[in-house]
Amino acid sequence: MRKLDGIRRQDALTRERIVEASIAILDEDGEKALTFQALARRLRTGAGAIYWHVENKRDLIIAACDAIMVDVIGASTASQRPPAEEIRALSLALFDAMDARPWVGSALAQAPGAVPTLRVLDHFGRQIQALGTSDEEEWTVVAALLSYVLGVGAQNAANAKTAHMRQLERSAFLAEMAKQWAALDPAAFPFVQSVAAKMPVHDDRADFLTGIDLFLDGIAARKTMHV
Amino acid sequence: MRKLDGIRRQDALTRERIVEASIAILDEDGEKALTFQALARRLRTGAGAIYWHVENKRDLIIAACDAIMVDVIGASTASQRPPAEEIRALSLALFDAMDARPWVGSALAQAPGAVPTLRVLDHFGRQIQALGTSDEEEWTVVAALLSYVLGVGAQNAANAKTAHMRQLERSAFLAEMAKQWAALDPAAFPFVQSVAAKMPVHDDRADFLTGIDLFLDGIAARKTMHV
DNA sequence: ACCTGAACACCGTTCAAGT
DNA sequence: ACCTGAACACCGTTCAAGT
Repeated sequence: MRKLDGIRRQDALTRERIVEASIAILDEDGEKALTFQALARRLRTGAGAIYWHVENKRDLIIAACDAIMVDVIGASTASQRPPAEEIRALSLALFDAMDARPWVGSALAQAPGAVPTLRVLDHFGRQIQALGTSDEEEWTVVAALLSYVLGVGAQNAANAKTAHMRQLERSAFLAEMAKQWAALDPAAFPFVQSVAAKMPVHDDRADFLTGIDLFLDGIAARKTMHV
Repeated sequence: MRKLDGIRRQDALTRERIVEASIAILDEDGEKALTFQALARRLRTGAGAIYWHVENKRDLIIAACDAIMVDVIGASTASQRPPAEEIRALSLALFDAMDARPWVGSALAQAPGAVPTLRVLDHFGRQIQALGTSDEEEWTVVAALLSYVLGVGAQNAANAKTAHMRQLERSAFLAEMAKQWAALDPAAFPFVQSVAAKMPVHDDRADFLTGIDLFLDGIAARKTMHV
């Protein structure tokens, strides 16, 4: 047999293949299911082999998350829109991505300074700049927007996790939560009780977008105040 | 020796003592340090004993978090303030609590429907109602506000965790992050690069409050629009 | 250079056995 | 009723040994 330097066996382990398999596991069975054992099994290799291509589990999850962010932000950057509209569009795209894959929300929230989060930060930042925000407020406004988006994503992720743990569908989970809220002491939780009924029928996505609009309205209001 | 029915040994295990010890561990050595072994050692008991008083680790962390929330919200409720001011005051109190104890932020973010989160939700909700928000928007506005506050808390917690892992002080951590940001490809991350210099000197607390004000401005702007 | 898989140092949780 | 502590079923990570 002659030597085939530089030619790999067809199923050679690469960082991309590992990330791909990780995403598949995360999508199919959730965050808890991603273990080095499960990953090694799927890739038909030993658990230790993965460490040759990936630093550790944190690195792995960030890489998986980044692959998703590249897609989401890439798709959003393609079209030319006025900045406020682009902020809305990217926010919704992020919401949808985090809704479809709850693990993305918790990954983003757990690695604030990492590249996937920076992609989001940068894209929002450019739009806020285009909106004509003053230099001093720029950072603050972008940080607030990012916190809100990641906050919603983290909440969604935590909800999905709990629902998954109790093997409940989303609607059944919300219904159960509403029931618990309605059973609370009305003296201690008057507001929660009064909105418990609305809970199972509300539209997360619409609520999220209203939150974004609240921000944009706030920014606009500030500008007219300062002029 | 006569029987002492109903009289406990002085150091009897109780849920309160367990929660107290948990808070001490979390404050002193961070989230990772709270294990049932460490807790049992501190309480001079067996790890299994704790399960008589506490359902599981999630339950334990929520209980610890709730003890903090009762304090923070209790202190805030005491004083009578106009609603917008009260929202600012509670937000800042929450920020300070989550800043002093990063584990509170991650606990709140990880248990969305649990009692500690509901306390915050309810208090914000009452203020938003007092602000005269319409019934339809009420829930949406409160949910957005809560998401923002918890989002900031979760980010803070993640930052503290990373800093703690690398054994860095807050300022050293921010400086290192700024350096990493400055080293990014300017073509891919123009905004991040342009704000990298501001990063180490910015005031988290002030930024957070500006975010709250942005919300309040947005709510106010909405009201005048609808009238 | 890359892979194998056993070993290590942990976890949360359970449970038979004690008081 | 409450506590003990060993045992169980996992984790992420390391590393000597292979190719």
